Amino acid sequence: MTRGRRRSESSRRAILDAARVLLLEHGYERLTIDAIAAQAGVGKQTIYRWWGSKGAVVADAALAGGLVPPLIPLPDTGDIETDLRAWLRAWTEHLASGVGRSLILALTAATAEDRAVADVLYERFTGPHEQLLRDRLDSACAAGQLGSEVPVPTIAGVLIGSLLYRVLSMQAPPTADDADMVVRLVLAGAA
Amino acid sequence: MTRGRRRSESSRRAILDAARVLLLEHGYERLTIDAIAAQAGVGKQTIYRWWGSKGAVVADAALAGGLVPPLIPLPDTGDIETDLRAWLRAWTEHLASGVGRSLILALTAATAEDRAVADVLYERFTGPHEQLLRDRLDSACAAGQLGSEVPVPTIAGVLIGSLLYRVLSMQAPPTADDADMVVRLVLAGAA
DNA sequence: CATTATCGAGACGACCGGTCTCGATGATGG
DNA sequence: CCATCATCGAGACCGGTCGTCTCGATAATG
Repeated sequence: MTRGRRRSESSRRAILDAARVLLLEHGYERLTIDAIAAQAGVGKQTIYRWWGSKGAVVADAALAGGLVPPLIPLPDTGDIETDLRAWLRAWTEHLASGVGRSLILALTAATAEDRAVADVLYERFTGPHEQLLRDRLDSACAAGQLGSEVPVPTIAGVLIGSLLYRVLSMQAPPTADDADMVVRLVLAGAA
Repeated sequence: MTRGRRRSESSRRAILDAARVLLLEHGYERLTIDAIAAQAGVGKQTIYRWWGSKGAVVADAALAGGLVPPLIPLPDTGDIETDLRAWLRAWTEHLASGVGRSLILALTAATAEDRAVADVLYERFTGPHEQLLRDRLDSACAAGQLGSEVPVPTIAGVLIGSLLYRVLSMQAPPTADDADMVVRLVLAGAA
Protein backbone atom coordinates (compact mmCIF):
# COMPACT_ATOMS: atom_id res chain seq x y z
CA MET A 1 0.00 0.00 0.00
CA THR A 2 2.01 2.92 1.29
CA ARG A 3 5.51 3.13 -0.04
CA GLY A 4 8.51 4.29 1.89
CA ARG A 5 9.65 3.98 5.45
CA ARG A 6 7.04 3.87 8.20
CA ARG A 7 6.77 6.18 11.16
CA SER A 8 9.03 5.06 13.96
CA GLU A 9 6.97 4.12 16.99
CA SER A 10 10.02 4.14 19.23
CA SER A 11 10.85 7.71 18.23
CA ARG A 12 7.27 8.76 18.87
CA ARG A 13 7.35 7.33 22.36
CA ALA A 14 10.83 8.72 23.04
CA ILE A 15 9.64 12.21 22.09
CA LEU A 16 6.55 12.07 24.28
CA ASP A 17 8.52 10.60 27.18
CA ALA A 18 11.23 13.23 26.88
CA ALA A 19 8.66 16.02 26.70
CA ARG A 20 6.91 14.72 29.78
CA VAL A 21 10.11 14.35 31.78
CA LEU A 22 11.45 17.76 30.83
CA LEU A 23 8.07 19.39 31.38
CA LEU A 24 7.90 18.17 34.95
CA GLU A 25 11.54 18.99 35.49
CA HIS A 26 11.65 22.56 34.26
CA GLY A 27 8.09 23.70 33.68
CA TYR A 28 6.39 24.76 30.48
CA GLU A 29 8.21 27.99 29.79
CA ARG A 30 11.69 26.49 30.17
CA LEU A 31 10.85 23.52 28.00
CA THR A 32 12.57 23.70 24.62
CA ILE A 33 12.11 21.70 21.47
CA ASP A 34 15.85 21.29 21.13
CA ALA A 35 16.03 19.78 24.59
CA ILE A 36 13.21 17.37 23.75
CA ALA A 37 14.95 16.34 20.54
CA ALA A 38 18.29 15.87 22.30
CA GLN A 39 16.82 13.95 25.22
CA ALA A 40 14.86 11.73 22.86
CA GLY A 41 17.80 11.22 20.51
CA VAL A 42 15.74 12.49 17.64
CA GLY A 43 16.01 15.12 14.92
CA LYS A 44 13.92 18.25 15.35
CA GLN A 45 12.28 17.64 12.01
CA THR A 46 10.96 14.34 13.31
CA ILE A 47 9.09 16.34 15.94
CA TYR A 48 7.75 18.98 13.60
CA ARG A 49 6.78 16.35 11.04
CA TRP A 50 4.15 14.97 13.39
CA TRP A 51 3.31 17.84 15.69
CA GLY A 52 2.58 21.37 14.64
CA SER A 53 3.97 23.29 17.58
CA LYS A 54 5.54 23.05 20.97
CA GLY A 55 2.11 23.31 22.58
CA ALA A 56 0.85 20.37 20.57
CA VAL A 57 3.74 18.20 21.68
CA VAL A 58 3.18 19.16 25.29
CA ALA A 59 -0.53 18.51 25.12
CA ASP A 60 0.02 15.11 23.54
CA ALA A 61 2.83 14.25 25.93
CA ALA A 62 0.71 15.04 28.92
CA LEU A 63 -2.17 12.96 27.63
CA ALA A 64 -1.07 10.15 25.31
CA GLY A 65 2.40 10.15 26.79
CA GLY A 66 1.28 8.14 29.73
CA LEU A 67 -0.72 8.12 32.88
CA VAL A 68 0.86 11.17 34.39
CA PRO A 69 -2.41 12.92 34.92
CA PRO A 70 -3.82 9.69 36.27
CA LEU A 71 -7.37 8.85 35.56
CA ILE A 72 -8.75 9.60 38.96
CA PRO A 73 -11.57 7.08 39.32
CA LEU A 74 -14.99 8.19 40.45
CA PRO A 75 -16.58 5.15 42.11
CA ASP A 76 -20.30 4.49 42.25
CA THR A 77 -21.06 2.99 45.63
CA GLY A 78 -24.59 4.30 45.54
CA ASP A 79 -23.77 7.08 48.00
CA ILE A 80 -22.86 10.25 46.17
CA GLU A 81 -21.16 11.89 49.13
CA THR A 82 -18.81 8.96 49.67
CA ASP A 83 -17.95 8.85 45.99
CA LEU A 84 -17.35 12.57 45.58
CA ARG A 85 -15.27 12.62 48.71
CA ALA A 86 -13.08 9.80 47.41
CA TRP A 87 -12.67 11.50 44.04
CA LEU A 88 -11.84 14.91 45.45
CA ARG A 89 -9.49 13.43 48.02
CA ALA A 90 -7.61 11.54 45.35
CA TRP A 91 -7.28 14.73 43.35
CA THR A 92 -6.04 16.76 46.29
CA GLU A 93 -3.49 14.08 47.03
CA HIS A 94 -2.33 14.14 43.44
CA LEU A 95 -2.15 17.92 43.40
CA ALA A 96 -0.30 18.04 46.69
CA SER A 97 2.55 16.08 45.12
CA GLY A 98 5.19 17.96 43.22
CA VAL A 99 4.57 16.05 40.03
CA GLY A 100 0.83 16.60 39.90
CA ARG A 101 1.19 20.24 40.75
CA SER A 102 3.85 20.85 38.13
CA LEU A 103 1.79 19.15 35.49
CA ILE A 104 -1.37 21.10 36.19
CA LEU A 105 0.57 24.35 36.24
CA ALA A 106 2.21 23.51 32.92
CA LEU A 107 -1.11 22.59 31.34
CA THR A 108 -2.68 25.75 32.72
CA ALA A 109 0.09 27.89 31.28
CA ALA A 110 -0.29 26.19 27.93
CA THR A 111 -4.06 26.68 28.07
CA ALA A 112 -3.84 30.35 28.95
CA GLU A 113 -1.28 31.01 26.23
CA ASP A 114 -2.47 29.08 23.24
CA ARG A 115 -6.10 28.77 22.23
CA ALA A 116 -5.53 25.73 20.01
CA VAL A 117 -3.77 23.90 22.81
CA ALA A 118 -6.56 24.90 25.16
CA ASP A 119 -9.09 23.24 22.90
CA VAL A 120 -7.10 20.02 22.67
CA LEU A 121 -6.63 19.90 26.41
CA TYR A 122 -10.28 20.55 27.12
CA GLU A 123 -11.37 17.94 24.65
CA ARG A 124 -9.03 15.24 25.90
CA PHE A 125 -8.38 16.10 29.53
CA THR A 126 -10.61 18.60 31.30
CA GLY A 127 -13.73 17.69 29.38
CA PRO A 128 -13.62 13.96 30.11
CA HIS A 129 -13.04 14.59 33.80
CA GLU A 130 -15.92 17.03 33.90
CA GLN A 131 -18.11 14.54 32.06
CA LEU A 132 -17.20 11.82 34.54
CA LEU A 133 -18.36 14.08 37.31
CA ARG A 134 -21.57 15.03 35.53
CA ASP A 135 -22.47 11.42 34.82
CA ARG A 136 -22.06 10.44 38.45
CA LEU A 137 -24.07 13.46 39.55
CA ASP A 138 -26.81 12.58 37.08
CA SER A 139 -27.05 9.08 38.42
CA ALA A 140 -27.24 10.45 41.95
CA CYS A 141 -30.00 12.73 40.75
CA ALA A 142 -31.87 9.79 39.29
CA ALA A 143 -31.43 7.95 42.59
CA GLY A 144 -33.10 10.83 44.36
CA GLN A 145 -30.00 11.84 46.33
CA LEU A 146 -29.93 15.29 44.79
CA GLY A 147 -32.61 17.88 44.44
CA SER A 148 -33.54 18.13 40.81
CA GLU A 149 -33.64 21.91 40.73
CA VAL A 150 -29.88 22.28 41.08
CA PRO A 151 -28.10 22.05 37.74
CA VAL A 152 -25.46 19.37 37.54
CA PRO A 153 -23.08 21.42 35.38
CA THR A 154 -22.90 24.08 38.06
CA ILE A 155 -21.96 21.53 40.70
CA ALA A 156 -19.30 19.98 38.50
CA GLY A 157 -17.84 23.37 37.70
CA VAL A 158 -17.73 24.38 41.34
CA LEU A 159 -15.96 21.18 42.36
CA ILE A 160 -13.32 21.43 39.66
CA GLY A 161 -12.94 25.15 40.11
CA SER A 162 -12.27 24.89 43.82
CA LEU A 163 -9.44 22.48 43.09
CA LEU A 164 -8.03 24.65 40.35
CA TYR A 165 -8.06 27.74 42.49
CA ARG A 166 -6.20 26.04 45.30
CA VAL A 167 -3.44 25.04 42.90
CA LEU A 168 -3.21 28.33 41.04
CA SER A 169 -3.31 30.52 44.12
CA MET A 170 0.08 28.94 44.88
CA GLN A 171 -0.59 29.17 48.58
CA ALA A 172 -0.89 26.06 50.71
CA PRO A 173 -1.77 23.00 48.61
CA PRO A 174 -5.23 21.52 49.14
CA THR A 175 -5.70 18.99 51.91
CA ALA A 176 -8.08 16.11 52.48
CA ASP A 177 -9.97 18.23 55.00
CA ASP A 178 -10.49 20.93 52.39
CA ALA A 179 -11.82 18.35 49.99
CA ASP A 180 -14.28 17.04 52.54
CA MET A 181 -15.51 20.50 53.34
CA VAL A 182 -16.06 21.35 49.70
CA VAL A 183 -18.06 18.17 49.20
CA ARG A 184 -20.13 18.82 52.29
CA LEU A 185 -20.81 22.39 51.26
CA VAL A 186 -21.81 21.52 47.74
CA LEU A 187 -23.95 18.51 48.65
CA ALA A 188 -25.70 20.36 51.43
CA GLY A 189 -26.64 22.96 48.88
CA ALA A 190 -27.80 20.39 46.37
CA ALA A 191 -29.76 18.13 48.67
CA MET B 1 20.18 64.37 49.39
CA THR B 2 20.46 62.02 46.45
CA ARG B 3 22.58 63.24 43.63
CA GLY B 4 21.86 62.79 39.96
CA ARG B 5 18.73 62.72 37.87
CA ARG B 6 15.51 61.40 39.45
CA ARG B 7 13.38 58.61 38.12
CA SER B 8 11.01 59.82 35.45
CA GLU B 9 7.44 59.42 36.60
CA SER B 10 6.12 60.00 33.09
CA SER B 11 8.28 57.18 31.74
CA ARG B 12 7.11 54.89 34.50
CA ARG B 13 3.48 55.55 33.66
CA ALA B 14 4.13 55.27 29.93
CA ILE B 15 5.71 51.85 30.42
CA LEU B 16 2.88 50.52 32.55
CA ASP B 17 0.27 51.94 30.19
CA ALA B 18 2.00 50.46 27.15
CA ALA B 19 2.33 47.08 28.84
CA ARG B 20 -1.35 47.10 29.73
CA VAL B 21 -2.47 48.08 26.25
CA LEU B 22 -0.25 45.58 24.47
CA LEU B 23 -1.13 42.86 26.93
CA LEU B 24 -4.84 43.21 26.23
CA GLU B 25 -4.17 43.55 22.52
CA HIS B 26 -1.95 40.54 21.91
CA GLY B 27 -1.98 38.41 25.04
CA TYR B 28 0.80 37.50 27.39
CA GLU B 29 2.90 35.28 25.20
CA ARG B 30 3.04 37.73 22.30
CA LEU B 31 3.91 40.60 24.53
CA THR B 32 7.51 41.71 24.03
CA ILE B 33 9.72 44.05 25.98
CA ASP B 34 10.82 45.73 22.77
CA ALA B 35 7.22 46.47 21.88
CA ILE B 36 6.58 47.92 25.31
CA ALA B 37 9.66 50.12 25.03
CA ALA B 38 8.72 51.29 21.53
CA GLN B 39 5.09 51.96 22.43
CA ALA B 40 6.14 53.86 25.54
CA GLY B 41 8.87 55.78 23.74
CA VAL B 42 11.40 54.52 26.21
CA GLY B 43 14.75 52.74 26.18
CA LYS B 44 14.77 49.08 27.13
CA GLN B 45 17.27 49.76 29.85
CA THR B 46 14.78 52.06 31.51
CA ILE B 47 12.49 49.05 31.85
CA TYR B 48 15.13 46.67 33.10
CA ARG B 49 16.47 49.27 35.50
CA TRP B 50 13.24 49.18 37.48
CA TRP B 51 11.71 45.80 36.78
CA GLY B 52 13.49 42.49 36.87
CA SER B 53 11.63 40.60 34.20
CA LYS B 54 8.77 40.63 31.77
CA GLY B 55 6.52 38.99 34.33
CA ALA B 56 7.26 41.70 36.87
CA VAL B 57 6.33 44.44 34.41
CA VAL B 58 3.10 42.68 33.53
CA ALA B 59 2.16 42.13 37.15
CA ASP B 60 2.82 45.75 37.98
CA ALA B 61 1.06 46.98 34.85
CA ALA B 62 -2.04 44.99 35.63
CA LEU B 63 -2.15 46.27 39.18
CA ALA B 64 -0.54 49.66 39.62
CA GLY B 65 -1.06 50.50 35.97
CA GLY B 66 -4.65 51.35 36.57
CA LEU B 67 -8.05 49.99 37.30
CA VAL B 68 -8.10 47.42 34.54
CA PRO B 69 -8.94 44.60 36.84
CA PRO B 70 -11.56 46.83 38.38
CA LEU B 71 -12.14 46.62 42.05
CA ILE B 72 -15.39 44.76 41.91
CA PRO B 73 -17.28 46.11 44.91
CA LEU B 74 -18.90 43.76 47.35
CA PRO B 75 -21.78 45.67 48.89
CA ASP B 76 -23.15 45.06 52.36
CA THR B 77 -26.90 45.45 52.21
CA GLY B 78 -27.38 43.14 55.16
CA ASP B 79 -28.50 40.29 52.91
CA ILE B 80 -25.59 38.06 52.01
CA GLU B 81 -27.32 36.43 49.04
CA THR B 82 -28.09 39.75 47.40
CA ASP B 83 -24.54 40.95 47.93
CA LEU B 84 -22.83 37.81 46.69
CA ARG B 85 -25.10 37.73 43.68
CA ALA B 86 -24.19 41.29 42.80
CA TRP B 87 -20.50 40.61 43.23
CA LEU B 88 -20.48 37.42 41.21
CA ARG B 89 -22.64 38.95 38.49
CA ALA B 90 -20.28 41.89 38.17
CA TRP B 91 -17.37 39.51 37.86
CA THR B 92 -19.04 37.36 35.23
CA GLU B 93 -19.88 40.48 33.27
CA HIS B 94 -16.30 41.60 33.46
CA LEU B 95 -15.01 38.18 32.46
CA ALA B 96 -17.46 37.90 29.59
CA SER B 97 -15.90 40.96 28.01
CA GLY B 98 -12.86 40.50 25.84
CA VAL B 99 -10.76 42.79 27.96
CA GLY B 100 -11.46 41.12 31.28
CA ARG B 101 -10.97 37.69 29.83
CA SER B 102 -7.67 38.57 28.20
CA LEU B 103 -6.37 40.08 31.38
CA ILE B 104 -7.27 37.12 33.58
CA LEU B 105 -5.76 34.73 31.05
CA ALA B 106 -2.57 36.77 30.94
CA LEU B 107 -2.32 36.92 34.71
CA THR B 108 -3.01 33.20 34.93
CA ALA B 109 -0.28 32.43 32.41
CA ALA B 110 2.13 34.63 34.31
CA THR B 111 1.15 32.96 37.57
CA ALA B 112 1.59 29.45 36.24
CA GLU B 113 4.94 30.27 34.68
CA ASP B 114 6.73 32.32 37.26
CA ARG B 115 6.56 31.67 40.98
CA ALA B 116 7.80 35.13 41.93
CA VAL B 117 5.14 36.75 39.78
CA ALA B 118 2.56 34.42 41.28
CA ASP B 119 3.42 35.65 44.75
CA VAL B 120 3.16 39.30 43.73
CA LEU B 121 -0.17 38.73 42.04
CA TYR B 122 -1.59 36.83 44.97
CA GLU B 123 -0.45 39.46 47.41
CA ARG B 124 -1.78 42.39 45.47
CA PHE B 125 -4.65 41.00 43.40
CA THR B 126 -6.09 37.60 44.25
CA GLY B 127 -5.49 37.88 47.98
CA PRO B 128 -7.30 41.20 48.44
CA HIS B 129 -10.30 39.97 46.46
CA GLU B 130 -10.42 36.79 48.50
CA GLN B 131 -10.13 38.80 51.70
CA LEU B 132 -12.99 41.04 50.60
CA LEU B 133 -15.11 37.96 50.17
CA ARG B 134 -14.08 36.48 53.50
CA ASP B 135 -14.81 39.67 55.38
CA ARG B 136 -18.30 39.88 53.96
CA LEU B 137 -18.92 36.21 54.70
CA ASP B 138 -17.69 36.71 58.26
CA SER B 139 -20.09 39.55 58.79
CA ALA B 140 -22.92 37.42 57.41
CA CYS B 141 -21.84 34.71 59.81
CA ALA B 142 -21.96 37.15 62.70
CA ALA B 143 -25.41 38.23 61.56
CA GLY B 144 -26.55 34.64 61.78
CA GLN B 145 -27.19 34.28 58.07
CA LEU B 146 -24.68 31.47 57.71
CA GLY B 147 -24.31 28.25 59.60
CA SER B 148 -21.04 28.27 61.48
CA GLU B 149 -20.04 24.72 60.62
CA VAL B 150 -18.91 25.50 57.09
CA PRO B 151 -15.66 27.44 57.10
CA VAL B 152 -15.62 30.77 55.36
CA PRO B 153 -12.34 30.12 53.48
CA THR B 154 -13.91 27.13 51.78
CA ILE B 155 -16.85 29.18 50.58
CA ALA B 156 -14.62 31.94 49.29
CA GLY B 157 -12.40 29.46 47.46
CA VAL B 158 -15.36 27.75 45.86
CA LEU B 159 -16.82 31.02 44.62
CA ILE B 160 -13.56 32.25 43.13
CA GLY B 161 -12.69 28.81 41.76
CA SER B 162 -15.95 28.45 39.91
CA LEU B 163 -15.27 31.74 38.15
CA LEU B 164 -11.70 30.79 37.35
CA TYR B 165 -12.68 27.45 35.90
CA ARG B 166 -15.24 28.99 33.62
CA VAL B 167 -12.64 31.31 32.18
CA LEU B 168 -9.85 28.77 31.88
CA SER B 169 -11.97 26.04 30.40
CA MET B 170 -12.23 28.37 27.41
CA GLN B 171 -15.71 27.12 26.67
CA ALA B 172 -18.69 29.42 26.90
CA PRO B 173 -18.00 32.43 29.10
CA PRO B 174 -19.89 32.59 32.39
CA THR B 175 -23.34 34.14 32.42
CA ALA B 176 -25.42 35.91 35.02
CA ASP B 177 -27.56 32.79 35.38
CA ASP B 178 -24.48 30.75 36.16
CA ALA B 179 -23.50 33.24 38.80
CA ASP B 180 -26.92 33.10 40.43
CA MET B 181 -26.89 29.32 40.48
CA VAL B 182 -23.46 29.20 42.07
CA VAL B 183 -24.55 31.61 44.77
CA ARG B 184 -27.74 29.68 45.43
CA LEU B 185 -25.87 26.38 45.59
CA VAL B 186 -23.21 27.65 47.94
CA LEU B 187 -25.54 29.55 50.24
CA ALA B 188 -27.98 26.67 50.44
CA GLY B 189 -25.09 24.53 51.59
CA ALA B 190 -23.89 27.10 54.09
CA ALA B 191 -27.22 28.09 55.57
C1' DC C 1 30.39 74.37 37.01
C1' DA C 2 31.54 69.58 38.34
C1' DT C 3 29.40 65.45 39.68
C1' DT C 4 26.15 61.89 39.37
C1' DA C 5 22.15 59.07 38.09
C1' DT C 6 18.77 58.49 34.82
C1' DC C 7 17.22 59.21 30.18
C1' DG C 8 16.23 57.42 24.96
C1' DA C 9 18.36 54.78 21.52
C1' DG C 10 20.23 50.94 19.79
C1' DA C 11 24.12 47.40 19.14
C1' DC C 12 25.18 42.98 20.81
C1' DG C 13 25.36 37.93 22.29
C1' DA C 14 22.71 34.10 23.75
C1' DC C 15 18.85 31.49 23.14
C1' DC C 16 14.64 29.46 21.06
C1' DG C 17 10.96 28.14 17.59
C1' DG C 18 10.37 26.57 13.26
C1' DT C 19 12.14 25.56 8.34
C1' DC C 20 15.28 23.55 5.35
C1' DT C 21 18.86 20.46 3.63
C1' DC C 22 21.73 16.39 3.86
C1' DG C 23 23.02 11.55 3.53
C1' DA C 24 21.43 7.20 5.74
C1' DT C 25 17.91 3.74 6.70
C1' DG C 26 14.20 0.77 6.02
C1' DA C 27 9.97 -0.71 3.74
C1' DT C 28 7.52 -1.51 -0.53
C1' DG C 29 6.61 -2.90 -5.42
C1' DG C 30 8.39 -4.75 -9.55
C1' DC D 1 17.52 -8.00 -6.38
C1' DC D 2 16.79 -3.41 -7.17
C1' DA D 3 14.58 1.08 -7.86
C1' DT D 4 11.57 4.02 -5.40
C1' DC D 5 10.11 6.70 -1.64
C1' DA D 6 8.96 8.36 3.02
C1' DT D 7 11.04 8.74 7.32
C1' DC D 8 15.13 8.85 10.01
C1' DG D 9 19.05 11.61 12.94
C1' DA D 10 21.80 15.54 12.60
C1' DG D 11 22.51 20.07 12.18
C1' DA D 12 22.76 24.62 9.47
C1' DC D 13 19.94 28.45 9.09
C1' DC D 14 16.51 32.45 9.75
C1' DG D 15 13.62 35.52 12.36
C1' DG D 16 12.52 37.06 16.63
C1' DT D 17 13.03 37.77 21.71
C1' DC D 18 15.40 38.48 26.16
C1' DG D 19 18.52 40.73 28.75
C1' DT D 20 23.15 43.27 28.87
C1' DC D 21 25.97 46.79 27.54
C1' DT D 22 27.42 51.18 25.68
C1' DC D 23 26.65 55.82 24.00
C1' DG D 24 25.83 60.80 24.26
C1' DA D 25 22.16 63.73 26.25
C1' DT D 26 19.61 65.49 30.17
C1' DA D 27 18.34 66.82 34.76
C1' DA D 28 19.23 67.36 39.62
C1' DT D 29 22.54 68.17 43.28
C1' DG D 30 26.57 70.49 45.71
